[in-house]
Amino acid sequence: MTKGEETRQFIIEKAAPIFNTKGIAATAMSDIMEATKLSKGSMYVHFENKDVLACAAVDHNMKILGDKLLSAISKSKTAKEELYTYIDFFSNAVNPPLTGGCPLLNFGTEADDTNPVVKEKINKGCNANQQLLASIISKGIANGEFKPEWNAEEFAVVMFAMMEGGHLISRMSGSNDKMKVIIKTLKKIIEENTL
Amino acid sequence: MTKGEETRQFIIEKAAPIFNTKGIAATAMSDIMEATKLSKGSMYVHFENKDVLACAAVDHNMKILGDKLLSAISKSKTAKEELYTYIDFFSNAVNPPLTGGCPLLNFGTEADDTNPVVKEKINKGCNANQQLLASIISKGIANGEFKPEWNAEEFAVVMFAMMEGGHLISRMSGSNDKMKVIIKTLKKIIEENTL
DNA sequence: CATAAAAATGACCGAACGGTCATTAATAAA
DNA sequence: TTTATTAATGACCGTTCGGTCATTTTTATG
Repeated sequence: MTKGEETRQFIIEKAAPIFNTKGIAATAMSDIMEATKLSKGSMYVHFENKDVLACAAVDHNMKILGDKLLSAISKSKTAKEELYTYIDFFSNAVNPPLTGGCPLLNFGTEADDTNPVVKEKINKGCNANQQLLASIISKGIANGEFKPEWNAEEFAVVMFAMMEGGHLISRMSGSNDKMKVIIKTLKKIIEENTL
Repeated sequence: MTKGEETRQFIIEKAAPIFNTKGIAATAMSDIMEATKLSKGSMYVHFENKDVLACAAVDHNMKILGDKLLSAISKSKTAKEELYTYIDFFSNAVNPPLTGGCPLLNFGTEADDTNPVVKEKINKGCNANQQLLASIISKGIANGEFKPEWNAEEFAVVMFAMMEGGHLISRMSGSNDKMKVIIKTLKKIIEENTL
């Protein structure tokens, strides 16, 4: 990695949590300058404008979170364990695995009517999550862990929606109490579909 | 209502959908000036600063949506019908009942780490929705519509989370398809708890 | 109709914004 | 070690931001 590539990566890593916390519009280039202790000119050597940096930060946030999630899931042995790991991974919305909380929720709502590029990134992230869940369930059905009649795709949609909704509720209330209700409900459904 | 109160209300009504669509940080006072065809000085006669206007817009968005929702629900006869009406009311996230989509989702994620005043407003809005759902279920249990063992508070949390999560998914994808899955699942659960 | 109060105006302000660029410093290859 | 390339700097630019205020216009009351 050249010096330039290193600096570019360094800026992204410092910028990502700021964008995820304050939002794209509310984050100024001066915020990134302060966090990186780099000059303004240096920022524009590596990113042609704020939008490009914001997009890179969105990508980075999703990648970091995805990597952490997959790493946690990979330690699980059974499909049921994998679902439980997914749930537990996102169980603490007050102190979330990624600074600023869920980037799909944060960037998705901001980009919705204003930034089609970011919006599509988030859409892909949502789909990736649902596909991951659906594939785990399908695998569990195939190896005899889960009931064959369980609809993997439909439950994946429902589960993902419940986790995101629960995340919102918990962030607003500053408490994980209601997330616990959601987790309990999800685990009960998984249990009911376990053979 | 005096002329001043009328103008103040007029500004709020014009500003509310803009804030709900673009977000608070990304909405400039000049946007409101353009929408109202009023001068900048006039805005500051009625609102001491942008934050106060934004708060008023948040309140207005929640009130309008709440009023519409309660009006729809009031036309229902049974508790089950009321739950169905709630679901159907929010079923079209691509063309939502409020311009810009769900204000709880929009303002909640933006205010989370930046605006404690708005955050608390949204938290109250979330709780109000859950309490409405819980009270409908409790009423249905009391009048023999629903199974007595149905946990009203817990299902209210789950249902609200699913609707918000479904809203996010649908907005990102630009399609109501996955919201339909969520609605189907919710209605099935309601059916299972109907006597 | 006179007049005091309230509302509306738009020029103006300083600050902060995103972005540029000539210059300097550091890097890496010959 | 020389030298061409790349990275980093910070002063500077035009624009837009939220907000102010003296002035004018409109409203409402006696």
